[in-house]
Amino acid sequence: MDQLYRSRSEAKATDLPPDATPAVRRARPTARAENERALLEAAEQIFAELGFAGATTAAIARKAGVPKANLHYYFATKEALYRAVVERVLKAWLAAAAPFDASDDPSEALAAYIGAKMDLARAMPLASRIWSAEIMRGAPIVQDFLDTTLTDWVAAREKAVVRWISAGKLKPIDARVLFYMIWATTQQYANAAHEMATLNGGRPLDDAAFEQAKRQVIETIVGGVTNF
Amino acid sequence: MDQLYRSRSEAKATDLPPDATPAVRRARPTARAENERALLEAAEQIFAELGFAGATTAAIARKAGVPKANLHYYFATKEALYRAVVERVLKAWLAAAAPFDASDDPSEALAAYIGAKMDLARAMPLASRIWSAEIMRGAPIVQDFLDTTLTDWVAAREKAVVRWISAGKLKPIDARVLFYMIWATTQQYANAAHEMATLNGGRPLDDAAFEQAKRQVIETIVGGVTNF
DNA sequence: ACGTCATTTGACCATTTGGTCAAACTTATA
DNA sequence: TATAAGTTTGACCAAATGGTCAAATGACGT
Repeated sequence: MDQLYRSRSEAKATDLPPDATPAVRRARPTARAENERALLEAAEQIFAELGFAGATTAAIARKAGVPKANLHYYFATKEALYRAVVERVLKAWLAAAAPFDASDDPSEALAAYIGAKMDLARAMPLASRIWSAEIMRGAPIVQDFLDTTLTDWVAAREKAVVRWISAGKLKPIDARVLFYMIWATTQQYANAAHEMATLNGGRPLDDAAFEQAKRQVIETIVGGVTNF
Repeated sequence: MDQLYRSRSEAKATDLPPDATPAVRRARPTARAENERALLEAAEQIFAELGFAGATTAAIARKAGVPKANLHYYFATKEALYRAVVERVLKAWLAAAAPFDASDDPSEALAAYIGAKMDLARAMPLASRIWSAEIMRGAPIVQDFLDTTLTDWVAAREKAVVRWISAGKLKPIDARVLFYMIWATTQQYANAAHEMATLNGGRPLDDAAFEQAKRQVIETIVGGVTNF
């Protein structure tokens, strides 16, 4: 799972040591691990809030509690740091995609998938927002992922959809239209959380409201493609 | 229609002359009108591509074909220019919301509304993307619109939805969940156009594919909330 | 022709930003 | 304890950026 895709630009220089660490040089793993964690966490917040261009390495370093020069010790460039953040999101995205294959019944599979994506948006709103922003910008960093892993993922699931339709278990629908609807609808609960809060009297959706939304989204989409 | 909302921060200084122009000072309206148009168009492109922070006034001026100092003659600050762009989007958004009231039949109303929003995303992808980005950032510029016009719009339509549900014309669903689904799904065709193109063999959706998507989105959502 | 007002533009500036560097410091091992 | 490797950090820098300004130019009514 550590070779999701290979970025088109420079082979990432921020990788951990090439392979299994020689067991000898494992000296003081604390500093590196902890600093990278803090920096990635801070970066996620700042990037989500201000976007790639709006984020400054100084702000990220400050939020992480380290001097800016230290940030550049661990991540050579702002783009490398951004790339690292996006790669974490990528893993979460793929993990949340797995439930699609949980069942061969379309209602179950779709419900599981939509539910997982809703939960992802709820649990990792910052990461989700960064992902959307990246896609919206034309995927400057994850283009290669779109070309390979995502294309394959969609192609494979498209077959399942076609099979379901042939078997009369699903209304005829273009698989991609269905996926786009699912992606958009679930992402919305991360992307538009602020708008939702405003329309909710200024308060963010509480767990009950979110769970109800999840149910209704599932019912509507699943019902929309299965009720004959 | 020229008083959509009033921004919270500084009363916009980029307004056209306060009222009906005194008819005398209407001298040479050409330069101002044409320059503002070119600047707004260029700004829309750059803002959509790079976001607010990533956009530079130099790049916008260059694309508009005027010196940077001239840009600042017409729009005092980058934010004022951005605000002007966002206000244009706002009008388009509201115009596309009108079809919701075209019918008192939920299937018809929703189909008209979704269709209009899909068309908007297709016809003005840049503007649509800017709108999404603005919402995603927490609506720094249009917060006041969310608080007033949008809140009212939703409240009013929420009543229609409740009425439809009471009349047994609609499955029970939270009106806002429905709106969020519609907004997200339709926006997707502007926001994720690049992703869609990638999954479409690198070619953007052609008109036929888009029209099919529109039909299927309408069928799925409308079917999802009306089929019993 | 003249005065007035809108417009244009090159030159300029203070600030911010991503990134560098070298010196200091820490830790673990030989 | 000497040495090497990893880590920390303040100082620094070149480039980019939003914005300013004053002088020049153009247009128009009188």
